[in-house]
Amino acid sequence: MLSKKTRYALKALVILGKNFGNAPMQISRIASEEHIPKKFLEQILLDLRNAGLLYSKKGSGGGYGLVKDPAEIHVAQVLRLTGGPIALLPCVSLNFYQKCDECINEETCGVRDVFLDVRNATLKILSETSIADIIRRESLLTKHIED
Amino acid sequence: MLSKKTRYALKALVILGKNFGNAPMQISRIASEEHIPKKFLEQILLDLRNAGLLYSKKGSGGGYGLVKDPAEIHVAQVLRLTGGPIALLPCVSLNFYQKCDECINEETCGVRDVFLDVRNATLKILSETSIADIIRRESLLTKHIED
DNA sequence: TAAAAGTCTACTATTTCTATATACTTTATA
DNA sequence: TATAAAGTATATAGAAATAGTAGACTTTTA
Repeated sequence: MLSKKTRYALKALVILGKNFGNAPMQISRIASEEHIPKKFLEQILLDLRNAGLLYSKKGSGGGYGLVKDPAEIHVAQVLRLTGGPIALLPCVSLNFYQKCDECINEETCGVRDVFLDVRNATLKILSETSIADIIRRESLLTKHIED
Repeated sequence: MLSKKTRYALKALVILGKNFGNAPMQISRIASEEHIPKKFLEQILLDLRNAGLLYSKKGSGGGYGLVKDPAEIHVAQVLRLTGGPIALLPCVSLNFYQKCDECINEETCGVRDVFLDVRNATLKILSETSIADIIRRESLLTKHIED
């Protein structure tokens, strides 16, 4: 399961993606629009900024904005930045690899082999899907419901 | 990430799958062969038994065995039994569904829509893969290394 | 210079996970 | 029939991760 941190990060990036090109948006506005605890969101946005995904502007009229086009930010990247491993087993994680301490021989582990396939399938989707794609999906879903 | 409980359950089912058709196998043997804490494994096997996956035999010469052919036990089923949700978001989980409390409109949530795709891809693999498949993969991997 | 807004660090509470402990029941067999 | 082997059941403890809060500080604009 994704952590709240990761979920909040994605939500924030989506709303910032919709705002891309405009003046920066305040934490408090994002927090209230997306129902995210403000102090928690502060930390998350700071992380995303330090990772180079967001720029920030202090003082009156300040806030946060995307550095890059939403089409160039992928979900897989966000998961990694917010500490959410994509793999379901530590031994098949590319970025958070850890040996399973109970495992006798990783090379021949059938369980691992299955979850390698799962990771590859997941990673394919998440690395091909951008914040812009999420925004596009939202508008498609909204239209569908209006029909 | 899968819990240790789920990982241990899969490991135990694989070793019991290899033993299918023979006399039941003792917890202590499974524990020592797979490097799983014995008392923890007891609980897990009991769960799997209560779920109808295993039979048990008490007393001397007793132990655990698979009720069904390993080809009829699928990884997805094991994950569910051991409390491991397959979905990465509670709102896209079939068996552990929970509303995301920060979410405004689930129907039009783009993040959810992406993770629905991920869940479907994952579920496809895990519901098509059986314990027998895992055993088959292990022998293929072992052969490969011997070459 | 005051208010708005982000920065930074520390702390706490809660929950979940992992593992262990203890007492009990059933079964085989010497 | 006594004993040892083996599973059953429940409770509890310890550890780690997660989620959220607090407070003091800095920068910027008007």
